[in-house]
Amino acid sequence: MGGVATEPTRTGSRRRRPTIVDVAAEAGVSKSLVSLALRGDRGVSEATGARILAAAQRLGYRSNALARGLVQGRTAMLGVLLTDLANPYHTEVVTGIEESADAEGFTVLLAHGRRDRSRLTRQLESLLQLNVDGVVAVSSWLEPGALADAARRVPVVMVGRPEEFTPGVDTVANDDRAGAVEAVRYLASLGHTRIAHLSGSRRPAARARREGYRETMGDLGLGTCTEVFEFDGGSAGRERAAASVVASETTAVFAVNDLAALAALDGAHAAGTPAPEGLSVVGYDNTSLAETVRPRLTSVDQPRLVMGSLAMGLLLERLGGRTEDRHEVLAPSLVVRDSAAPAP
Amino acid sequence: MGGVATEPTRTGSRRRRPTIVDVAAEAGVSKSLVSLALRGDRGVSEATGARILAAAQRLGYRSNALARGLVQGRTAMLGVLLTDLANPYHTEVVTGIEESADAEGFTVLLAHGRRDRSRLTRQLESLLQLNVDGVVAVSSWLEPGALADAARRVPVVMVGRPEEFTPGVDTVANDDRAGAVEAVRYLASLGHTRIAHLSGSRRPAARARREGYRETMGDLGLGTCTEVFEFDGGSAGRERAAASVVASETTAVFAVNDLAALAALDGAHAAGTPAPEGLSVVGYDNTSLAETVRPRLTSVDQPRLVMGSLAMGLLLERLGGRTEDRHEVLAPSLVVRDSAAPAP
DNA sequence: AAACGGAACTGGAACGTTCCAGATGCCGAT
DNA sequence: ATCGGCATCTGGAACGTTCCAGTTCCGTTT
Repeated sequence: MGGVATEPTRTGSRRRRPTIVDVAAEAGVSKSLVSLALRGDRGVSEATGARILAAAQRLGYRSNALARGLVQGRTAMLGVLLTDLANPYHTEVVTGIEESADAEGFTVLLAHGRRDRSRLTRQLESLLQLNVDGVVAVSSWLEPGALADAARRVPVVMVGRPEEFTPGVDTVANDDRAGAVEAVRYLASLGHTRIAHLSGSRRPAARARREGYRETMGDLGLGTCTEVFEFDGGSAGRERAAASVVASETTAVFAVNDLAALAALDGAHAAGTPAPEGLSVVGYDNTSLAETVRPRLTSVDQPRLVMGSLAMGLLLERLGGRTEDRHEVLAPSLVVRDSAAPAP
Repeated sequence: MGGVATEPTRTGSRRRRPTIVDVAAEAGVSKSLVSLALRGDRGVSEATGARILAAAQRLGYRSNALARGLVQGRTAMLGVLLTDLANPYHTEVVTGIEESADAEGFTVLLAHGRRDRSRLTRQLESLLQLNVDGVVAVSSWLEPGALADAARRVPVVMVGRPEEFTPGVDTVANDDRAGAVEAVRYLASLGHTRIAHLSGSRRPAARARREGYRETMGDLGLGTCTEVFEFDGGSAGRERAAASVVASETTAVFAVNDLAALAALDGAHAAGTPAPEGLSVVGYDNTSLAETVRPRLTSVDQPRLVMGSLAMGLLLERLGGRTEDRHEVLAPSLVVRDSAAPAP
């Protein structure tokens, strides 16, 4: 009956997308009723509902999320912003967020900053223009101004440890200091005293780990053995610093992350004193690297899936009306593998 | 002047989002002119343009992509569908797509299937409901029906080698057979004759690599040494198969991908005959694993960034009106590192 | 017979843009 | 004075939904 329905399907060229009005005409009812039927409202009689569904099927009708979002003022979409797709730590947090979002009926839109701060900001802007109902930033990198601005419009949760808190933005982070304490105490328990720290960047997370290291060395009466090897820049700086560690009289090293730990493993191997006997190494983040590398890396694990779903939970609370800021800190845990051995 | 502007900013609670009409009132012009001014139309006098921009700034105006998309019928958004965020091969292709999309002024929306075929289909559906202008599937996994349906509405490009081609869907893939040929010839050039193949899955890509292996062994007169070790399931199967390879009299192995190659490296190490002297290994995909692992893995590289931008190019051609299907195949190249040595 | 109530359905107004067909005002040419 | 043409600006109609306030119909109660 409907004009559109009988139009032949031309493969290769694209037809006009059928609307709710087309379906209404095809089923011989009003557009309002089609809307109700497709959303499963029970004010629609069974027979009519079936007829409408069949008509929609026949026309290949697909609802238009733009129109719906426009009229409803909400979109059931969540924006997730991440710095770097190549970082398994980030992607695993994202997976945690997605699982919870799915369960709550939200569609997740991922936006990727590709390690570029201004691009990250632009992506955030795109998400806001799309009227997402909330934003989770898996990145402590965002321009605080942009973040504060976003928080004025929709709930925003950051996963990570920012330079400083932005009013209106909840955060979820792991306790970097506690993780460092655990790593150092573990090495000490193996009999090591000359425990060095391999550290990069002055970002808050790295700073907290370094402080945890320093503090624990002091607490253990190893204050005089405290030795921090700093690096900056990319892999070159990391490798140079790792080489210095190996050349020193250190027997164990706590690295700021798994990549730095890997550099230490390689350095020790190259020097003919391979880990774990030649050098005990502990990393941080427990990325997939830790399982991959030989010897498998002992590393401090952040509960990423939990962090993701916690972020989602905070967001829902905000949508529910909470206005005071919350900053959740989760306890990390050491995953022991093969990269550390008792001191000689 | 405008009512909305003088309303106090209540931190913690969210204000109504200002619209183009609010800006128009604030600047004392019509909404049409605001629209023109914000889009940089030059039919707007400089003075008025500046006034409008200032008013928009003052109100914190942000355009509504839903409304724009609805009226324009196009959204300048591209949907990118990927199977698995944890797969560095996929994420690097995505990065290639994003770079080209950026350059063309498209916003990329990433949707993540999390290794679940039906979720992947739902994500595709969400993207279509959002009226994206095109879809790139970085996954050869999608239900062909859903894909064909999508292609009827918008241009669709798949990166990967599907079971079979879907009409209306362009594809970009690497030449798996050629990659296998190169890997085997390289091992043969090192003097190896007993070259085994470690293979998993019956997916098209794996099949093509296996065929390339078989064929080349024949061409080199090594047909009698042809030996394929199959595995299936997860890492357990892979490791068992790798152990068989190591236990055999093989001196070299071409693995179907880097993970399988890693299993071979580990197996050789465990057997006291570490690579490369104890066993020469070549992988496929040149993932970040290849650089990470010791010895660093020689592996066949797919030009991922190029594949991404090629996919974007095909999409633009479709948008430009092309209707016949295209299937691009790119040449892979061997990246030589340290995991293969001359035959004993 | 009238009144009521509920189930099933409808028409029009929103939502915030862009697009289109004008309207307005000004300047120089006739 | 009138006209044409240009630059600048405006009002209303779309876009495809949902929402709201009704309307219709029918069976049941008074």
